[in-house]
Amino acid sequence: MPSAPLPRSFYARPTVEVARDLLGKILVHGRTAGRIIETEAYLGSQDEASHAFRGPTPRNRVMFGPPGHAYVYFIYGMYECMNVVTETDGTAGAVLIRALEPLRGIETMRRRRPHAKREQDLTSGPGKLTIALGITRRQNGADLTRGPLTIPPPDHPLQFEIESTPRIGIRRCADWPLRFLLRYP
DNA sequence: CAATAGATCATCT
DNA sequence: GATGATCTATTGC
Repeated sequence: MPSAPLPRSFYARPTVEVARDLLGKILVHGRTAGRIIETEAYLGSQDEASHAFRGPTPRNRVMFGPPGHAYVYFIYGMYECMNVVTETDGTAGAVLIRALEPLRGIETMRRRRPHAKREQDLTSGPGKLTIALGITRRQNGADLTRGPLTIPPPDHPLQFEIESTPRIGIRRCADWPLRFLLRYP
């Protein structure tokens, strides 16, 4: 009996708390799944690096909506990145899923990313993991508390530490330590 | 090893 | 017209 998806109350909290607590949880899409090992927090009106900084637009509107939904956007003409919407309805906030440890459906992932050499390279970046799990803009706005795209906790508790560093690939607020990594003891 | 160029397009200026 | 919450292959030490 697999674990139930995290409830909406998990996401209806400050973005940094959610970003740290997502480490170790399982991202499931269809028959593929991976353990979340790297996240980044993107705040709302105070965070110049956030898509939500200049207010709602057609692209970022789900960041302003209810928590526990997916915000998937297209970047660099090629890639899609998946976020989890946080905070209460009406307040922008999201956590970018930056890396996973492949757990299930690894053959499917290999088929989708035939150039990945090592197994961990299948999902070792925000653009890679969406390809490996088959996540696209069609999942933008998807409810993470039910449906094919969910985030259950692990079946067995896991011992790990959390490392925090500056976020990657941004220019504004480049020194804020809002990137979180799962480190095994 | 590290550094960099090219791919390619939605969004914003 | 430029930029970007990226990835990969290639070039250069």
